[in-house]
Amino acid sequence: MRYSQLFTKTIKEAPADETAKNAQLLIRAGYIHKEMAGVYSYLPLGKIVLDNIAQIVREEINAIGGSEVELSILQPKDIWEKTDRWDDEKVDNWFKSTLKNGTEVGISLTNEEQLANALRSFISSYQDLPVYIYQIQKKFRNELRAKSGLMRGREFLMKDLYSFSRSQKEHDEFYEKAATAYKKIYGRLGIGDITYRTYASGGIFSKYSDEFQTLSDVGEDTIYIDERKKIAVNKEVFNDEVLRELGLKKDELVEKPAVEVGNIFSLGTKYADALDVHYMDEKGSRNSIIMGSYGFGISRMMGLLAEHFADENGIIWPESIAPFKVYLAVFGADNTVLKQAEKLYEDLQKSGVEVLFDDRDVRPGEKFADADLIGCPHRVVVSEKSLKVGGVEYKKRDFDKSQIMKTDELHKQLA
RNA sequence: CGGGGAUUGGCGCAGUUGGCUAGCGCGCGCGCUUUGGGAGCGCGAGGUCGCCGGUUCGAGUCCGGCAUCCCCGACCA
Repeated sequence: MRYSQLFTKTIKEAPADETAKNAQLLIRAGYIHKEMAGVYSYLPLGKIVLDNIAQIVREEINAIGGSEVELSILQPKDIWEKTDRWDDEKVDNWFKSTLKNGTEVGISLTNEEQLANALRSFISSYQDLPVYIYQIQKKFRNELRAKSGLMRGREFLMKDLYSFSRSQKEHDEFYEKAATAYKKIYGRLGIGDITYRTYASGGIFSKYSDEFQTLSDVGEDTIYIDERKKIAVNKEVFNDEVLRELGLKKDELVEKPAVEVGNIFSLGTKYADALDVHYMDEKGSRNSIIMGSYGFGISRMMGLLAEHFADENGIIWPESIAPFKVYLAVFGADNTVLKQAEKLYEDLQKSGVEVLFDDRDVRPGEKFADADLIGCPHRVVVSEKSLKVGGVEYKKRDFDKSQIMKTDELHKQLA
């Protein structure tokens, strides 16, 4: 993409109404636009990053048998009444609206009811199960207090997966598979080393749920980590009895702030039973369906990554999710130089390298500053100076020094 | 929802005990000079000072109410 075609513009000073680093960086670099507290629009660069994160999640969930769907955002009230989650006393962060004819509808904040209910049309036999259904879609939650930029919004992008199993054993096996898939995702996003599977409060059907917590100073959660075992316990369930049960020793644990970047739950038969969805087994008797839900905040992850992968000059995206692999700048308005840059831009694209080509007629300093702020992992400069010494100038975003390369060498470097 | 802070051109800010035509920096447009880490000079465009009401000869400034934003706390099935 050509920089000159970008809809956005970088700004030097962070807006005064944001104090969260992730929001400041993403707004300054032109990734997002704030609409109101806790609600952001994604601009061209931001949309690409969001899609890149979603794609990694999609690939790993598909790999464990997930089927992607897109559920409606408007939801009927009656299914929520069946599970007793419609009342504002029970769930206080609903957005609700009313149709012209007076019918109340809910605006999607999660989808257990909806999906379990839809299952009735398609699941009747043990031969139809298990199924693993997920979507990557906006969620709306009427948070009392949105905060920390993308970390806690009222509208956010989430991957939500729901498993429907025939037995506890079948459920448990998938649950572990999902946990493994999550680990792979964090690895691909570059935060595998600071993300911990964490015991958290479970609910009715299991003592614990599993959260994935990434260490971060902006985290809302406090976790206790056992570095040797690579697991952690959320403060909300932290006590002597729990530690004994989990075989953890208090003096081996380290307390750290963390961000919840995933949460997997066993839901037992509560939802399917409440919505009266069952399956027939081999012997012809009706059985309950066991559910699990597996959340992953895509937009929150974008905020976390921007916050984590950054220095004083801007963002440093991991290659796996960067909007473009390369920031290519051309200096000066000399025709020969411009032609060389254009050619390099085309050649790189032909070989499948995503390039943001800064074709603006602005001074070098501004291009350097924008390159750092936007944070593509590789920077290439074509200039009279570089051509004179035989090539182009290459620098990794997180390196101090650049080097001169011939273009074929550069192609190899970026391959 | 409790507490604290804020709201003045697109962005960041100043504006004294109420007083002339509301300023500055960035950004934007034009011109000239520049051209390797957000250039310099000049000219210029752009603001019903968050909204409603009140006090006053006169309100960005004082008073009341409301809205919005940020932070702390509570909340986060």
